[in-house]
Amino acid sequence: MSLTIGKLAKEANIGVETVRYYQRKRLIKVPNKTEGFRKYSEEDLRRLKFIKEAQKAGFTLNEIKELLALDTSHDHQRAQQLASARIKELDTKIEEMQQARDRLKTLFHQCESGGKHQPCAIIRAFEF
Amino acid sequence: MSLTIGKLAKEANIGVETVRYYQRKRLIKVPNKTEGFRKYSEEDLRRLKFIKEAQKAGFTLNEIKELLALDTSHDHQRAQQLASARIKELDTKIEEMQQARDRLKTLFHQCESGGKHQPCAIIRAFEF
DNA sequence: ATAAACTCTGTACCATGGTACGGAGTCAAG
DNA sequence: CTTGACTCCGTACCATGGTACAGAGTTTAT
Repeated sequence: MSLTIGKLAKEANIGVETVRYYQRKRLIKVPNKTEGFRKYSEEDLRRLKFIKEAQKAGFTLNEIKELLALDTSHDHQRAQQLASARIKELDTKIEEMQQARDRLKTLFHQCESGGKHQPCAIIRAFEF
Repeated sequence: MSLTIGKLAKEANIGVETVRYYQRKRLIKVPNKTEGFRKYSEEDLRRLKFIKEAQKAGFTLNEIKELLALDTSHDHQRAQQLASARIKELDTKIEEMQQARDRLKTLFHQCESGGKHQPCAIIRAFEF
């Protein structure tokens, strides 16, 4: 099965321009066109899906590029390094965001219950 | 007490250039200089700290600008709107990141226990 | 065989959140 | 009263992750 770039993009749920952007960034290869339009394979689609998944895990495109390169080299160590660095960063970010959320939630309720003409708790709160 | 931009930046733990950037973005005002260098107040410092705190809560600079404007207008409703939108976004992001982290952790251990010459679990995992 | 729809290529532009730099002016310590 | 550190101002540049668009070629449906 082979796809045009438009079909590929649609399957991957991204824009055509994004596919091209990834090509420019060398995250995916540009198939050589024999005639007419370039043909894309299932493999290309898998790569795009990989990229999306890895992005969800918070990897940057450059990290993802590296992960994709590791794919052939079987360099577990490097993959582990990247993964554990990411885990640490995620843990930190998650905690920060949880704190922020909890704080905002508290403020939200304070603001709700406060009278209309008092200073807003949400705003005041950041001014410690 | 009055500060030069350098002292102000240092107190706020940001760069001088960042202060100027916020001025350009109209998040903080540029004090009019009577003579020599511009003088910054505690109030300016509080604003910078506010910005940092609000950033931690995931607000963008534009949202923060709006929050700062609300400071004078006492518009609780709008502040609440912004806050609850942020809370929702944070909840979503947190969940995504938690999933990503848990997934990575699992993969990490799989990769660790797998033999050196098997395909790397971390990489394979994104290729469902 | 013609028109709509899509592709190719290059280049430009966007938002976000800064960072850097040059050439002037100013301030403070020795 | 000089020298070093800092400020001012404008402008340019950076990374990240895209998005847009023009002008050509190709494909496909009618």
